[in-house]
Amino acid sequence: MRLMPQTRATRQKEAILRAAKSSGDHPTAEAIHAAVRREIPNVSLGTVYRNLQRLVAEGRLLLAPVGDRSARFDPMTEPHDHFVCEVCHRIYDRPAGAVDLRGLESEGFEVRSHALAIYGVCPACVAKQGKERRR
Amino acid sequence: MRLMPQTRATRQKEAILRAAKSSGDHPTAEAIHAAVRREIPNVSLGTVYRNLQRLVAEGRLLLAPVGDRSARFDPMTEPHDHFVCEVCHRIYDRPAGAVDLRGLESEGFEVRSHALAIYGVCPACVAKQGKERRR
DNA sequence: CTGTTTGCAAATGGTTTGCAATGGG
DNA sequence: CCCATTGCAAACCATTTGCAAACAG
Repeated sequence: MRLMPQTRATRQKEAILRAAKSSGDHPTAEAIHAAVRREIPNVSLGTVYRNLQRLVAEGRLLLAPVGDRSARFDPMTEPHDHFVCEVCHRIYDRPAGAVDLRGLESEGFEVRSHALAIYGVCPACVAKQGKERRR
Repeated sequence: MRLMPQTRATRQKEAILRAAKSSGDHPTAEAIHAAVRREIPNVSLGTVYRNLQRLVAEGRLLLAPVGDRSARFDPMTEPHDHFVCEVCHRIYDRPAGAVDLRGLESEGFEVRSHALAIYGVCPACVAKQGKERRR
């Protein structure tokens, strides 16, 4: 049974989610902070970070794993992949599933490399967990 | 014509590469620093970072894009993908190309999610570059 | 009312950098 | 010899955290 850590709906939290969604992009915490400041001039960066964490935990935002120095938040919450332009640094959402080179190239994207990380449980740990559960 | 930035073969640099390769893993800069210290006790962390950068630039080491807080260096220099165990946090090298779910599952890996970032040039920038070149 | 969330400021932690001394080619 | 590289320490920068006051339910 997994309890969602209880979380309140505050003015700041709503504004932060709204800012992320209306950015039409994959904004950094800084960018979101700047946007929210226009509505609530004294929101602190700490509050922005805390709420972004909560929103990701609640699945209302995703982290775009693009290997950038600062985290990129993604308002598109269905699982999908990303194309990062090495010239203009824009990040494009792409339908999930495999590298999809054909599709990209037929749309005019020039593919140079990719980074794929798969997350899960390795055989050794699957075995170990089986044992634990059996006790 | 691209000149490789000139780089010297120092005792430290060689030891750093050797440490990365013999780790049999995807070590952090810290781990490499600790390993090199056993041979050169007063090597500084700064030197380790500077040489890791150079080694990556020279293609003698890769960065494993596993979305970890600290950078993971990868002695396996042919392009490939990664499986990250969420229980033991071990990182497995995997042959490149597509998500390869069948292969993983038939080997006993339990896949939970994946992160794919594709790098290159977007259509808009391809067009812009074409124009520049034509001048 | 009670306990969560906020703003502020200070702390963290990984990585980078300035500088004088060292050392490779 | 000259200039890249080193060790050291300080600087950086994104993110986190401790705390008392503010606020949601």
